[in-house]
Amino acid sequence: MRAERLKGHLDALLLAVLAGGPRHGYGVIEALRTGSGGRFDLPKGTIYPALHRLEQAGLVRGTWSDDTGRQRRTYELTAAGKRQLNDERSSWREFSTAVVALLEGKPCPAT
Amino acid sequence: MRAERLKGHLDALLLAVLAGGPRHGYGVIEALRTGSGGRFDLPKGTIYPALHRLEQAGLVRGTWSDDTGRQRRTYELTAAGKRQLNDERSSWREFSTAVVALLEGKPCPAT
DNA sequence: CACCTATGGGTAGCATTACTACCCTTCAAA
DNA sequence: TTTGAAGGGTAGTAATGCTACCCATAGGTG
Repeated sequence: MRAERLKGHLDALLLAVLAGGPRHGYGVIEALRTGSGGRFDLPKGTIYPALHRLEQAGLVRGTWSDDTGRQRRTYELTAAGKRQLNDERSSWREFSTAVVALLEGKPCPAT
Repeated sequence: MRAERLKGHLDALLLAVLAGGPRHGYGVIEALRTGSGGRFDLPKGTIYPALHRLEQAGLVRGTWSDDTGRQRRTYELTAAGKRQLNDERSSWREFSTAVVALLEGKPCPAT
């Protein structure tokens, strides 16, 4: 999977994953991998800054938990994040429709 | 249409448009607009550098024409460009499949 | 004539964003 | 004791689309 394709879509995927319940960073990476059929195997250097961005934007809330004596940060969707996820879904559909029309549609001959 | 979504997919769209026959830059912009149902209305500052990239990569061949006394540059797919377009199409399908699985699929609950 | 608009090509610099390559800790198993 | 996985993090880089400009020609319209 060429990486650049992900640009601009990662936030939507993170929100979608967190819609399944709170997770910490490693869990998010795992959910992306399994949920995509192994197609997205993203490095931590991609996920953590992205989660921080989403938190900064108020779409996600992160809380430190210390259940096993180990510091781990758990992220969950905020109300704004859920709304954003809906927007992202319809935005994806529109984008996808346009791309498919151009990629798979019959060629429009030049004048 | 949020712009960042386009990142990493523009080259594929350009190749797809040029598969309909040679065009100059303005024609490419127009074809992207009409072919996408008005969803992609991309500025020249996006298209021209991208076409130059594709030319540099040997996927597209540009030739100056002077039919109406006006200098215009016409681009057409090379053989490598046609091959690349096929790759881009299957790559898009794979990417799209993965995104849809995550965005629309049933949430995978955290452990 | 002067001005505006569309067509047509181009570039410099900016902002965003994902990635590589690192640093750190804790814990279990070999 | 050492190795590996789990877990969190950052600095710097590369790619790339966009904004804001530059240029020219042509055809209308005030």
